[in-house]
Amino acid sequence: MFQSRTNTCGQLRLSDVGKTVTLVGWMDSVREVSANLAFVVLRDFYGTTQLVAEEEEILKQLKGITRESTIRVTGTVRERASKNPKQETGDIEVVPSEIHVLGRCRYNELPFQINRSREADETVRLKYRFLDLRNPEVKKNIVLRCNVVAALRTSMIAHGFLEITTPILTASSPEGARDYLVPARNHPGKFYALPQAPQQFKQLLMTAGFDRYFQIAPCFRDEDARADRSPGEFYQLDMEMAFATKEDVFAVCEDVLPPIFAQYGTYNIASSAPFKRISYKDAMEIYGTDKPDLRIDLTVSDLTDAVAGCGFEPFAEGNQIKAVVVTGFKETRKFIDQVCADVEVQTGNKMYYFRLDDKGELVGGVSKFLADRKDAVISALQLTPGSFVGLSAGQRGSAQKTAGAMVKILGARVPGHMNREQYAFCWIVDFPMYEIGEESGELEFCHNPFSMPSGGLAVLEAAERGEIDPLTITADQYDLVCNGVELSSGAVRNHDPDIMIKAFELVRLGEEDVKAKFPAMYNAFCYGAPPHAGIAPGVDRMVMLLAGEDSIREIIPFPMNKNAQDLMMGAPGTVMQKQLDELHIRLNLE
RNA sequence: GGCCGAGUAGUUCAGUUGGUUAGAACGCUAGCCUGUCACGCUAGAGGUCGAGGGUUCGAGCCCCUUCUCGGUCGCCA
Repeated sequence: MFQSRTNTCGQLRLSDVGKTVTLVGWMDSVREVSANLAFVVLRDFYGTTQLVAEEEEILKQLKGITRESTIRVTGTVRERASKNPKQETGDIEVVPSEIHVLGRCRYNELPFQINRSREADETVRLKYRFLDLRNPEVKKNIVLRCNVVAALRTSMIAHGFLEITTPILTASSPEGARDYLVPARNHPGKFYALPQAPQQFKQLLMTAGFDRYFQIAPCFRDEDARADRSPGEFYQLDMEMAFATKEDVFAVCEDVLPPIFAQYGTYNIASSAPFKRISYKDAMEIYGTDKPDLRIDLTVSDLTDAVAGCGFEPFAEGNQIKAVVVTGFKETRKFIDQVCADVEVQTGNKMYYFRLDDKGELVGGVSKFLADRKDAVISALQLTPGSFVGLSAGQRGSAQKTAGAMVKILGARVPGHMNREQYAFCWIVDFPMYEIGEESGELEFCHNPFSMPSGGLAVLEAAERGEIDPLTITADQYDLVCNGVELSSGAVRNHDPDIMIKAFELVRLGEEDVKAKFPAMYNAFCYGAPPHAGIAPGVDRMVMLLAGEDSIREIIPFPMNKNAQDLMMGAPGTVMQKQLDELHIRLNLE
């Protein structure tokens, strides 16, 4: 029979001395100081407590217990002869009179040492995630995640939002990411899909008259992973507000997020309302990215005109030249080469550079090509001696993107250009509604077709009449960015069937396409829909930022690997033929 | 799918120009040690150098193929 504990392993203090207690937990480590003195660290969720073994019988019993076994110990609390200020329970120790093994660890050697699991190979960590998570350092990120989710939920409810769950088994959506499909047993040849986001459901909730909705929503997308992007599934703080504008959504986010970031984050400073707003166009021009890290003081300048005709082949006509100036630059050639190499890996584009040395001479890198236009370059960049200039060349977008990578890398590595210890939020606004598709060469939706075009029907009609370029139309859509991480996309939704049809007509689609692609939403909007707007910050990304982790896997309890496999559970796995037969599925394997 | 990086003891890593029996630390096993807390000391066990092929008198190291993992680009309304 399991006998309950009287205390946890993080609880006992000097005031408990003399008490008889029962503790349970994992046998963390054993220090045999002599033949008749040994110390054992007992660990549970709450902390650690030192056991001291002096009696021959207890010592003998301890020898037979493998580390990481769970045990129950009954004994007396005693003041330590030598205290450990680094341990919360370091003033006391427990002298056991009785030890029971509750769950024996059957292995002398573990796949990794628990307290050093973070150093182990990730494949092994994921396979033995239940051991990995025993490490308090690993566990604390999961606890943080729970606290953050609880705080978000509490705050959203306090702001008048209702948490409403939406279906996990739903219909495949024709746009966006690849769906995870689930075969429908009772409907041969038909499939459910796991939702990529509760997008349509939340808009239908608005149409149904729920005023403020939120959900900690699981989202499923069958796309490849990144360090900051879990494959398969992730969670969003999904929210939507009826009769609301962009300003209402911004106000909620600016009210809900900073206090939680400041309280639970690695840094206790977060931007206060209102967050800086940057248009998409400006962000690309000034920061070389649509997710700028505002903690970095470097920006991108244009050098196209100043270097025109300089003779350096990559700077030839037709290419845009972007420059990132770093003042007070004292780094070595080796440092510069490393930055160039990393920028190249990250962007697939070359990075060039030169310096204006302390004497005011152009030196290094591509400087010899610029010697004859030194003054023009210095004036274009307002260069001061002791500056480094990173350069990118190419089509506008590619040159911007490469410069953006330079800003990020140089800002992080050159001292004095990044005020690290804070959470710097900003809104990226005015995203283009349309773009010219790279493959089709024709006008396409830039992001999603649910967003309201700024200016509404009138603007779309003007574009239709050829009075304005459709590429200049912006959507009432916004991204929330924090420290260079895209936390979220949101928009004022297009709730008007006429505007929806017109928006589709500009990309050579029409009413039938709207109806076919979004039947429920289109139908619902024909019955009187409220103007509404929303956003969905990524929970995993937020927790990652707050924990200061570089890998998303560190803040997910049971993460999949890069190839969307759960090594612990063996997913995905094969199934029995009977199961396939029931689902009317015949495999067609190479 | 492309590119970059990695794969050597249970774990983290070193391994020089291709040259004797592949090393270290931690862990594990045994012994010693009466106040440790990253305990200390001594000894020991532990290796298909991811796999396959090639070059060579000789390959952990060079070449080819392949597998796995990570990062990145594509992709992610």
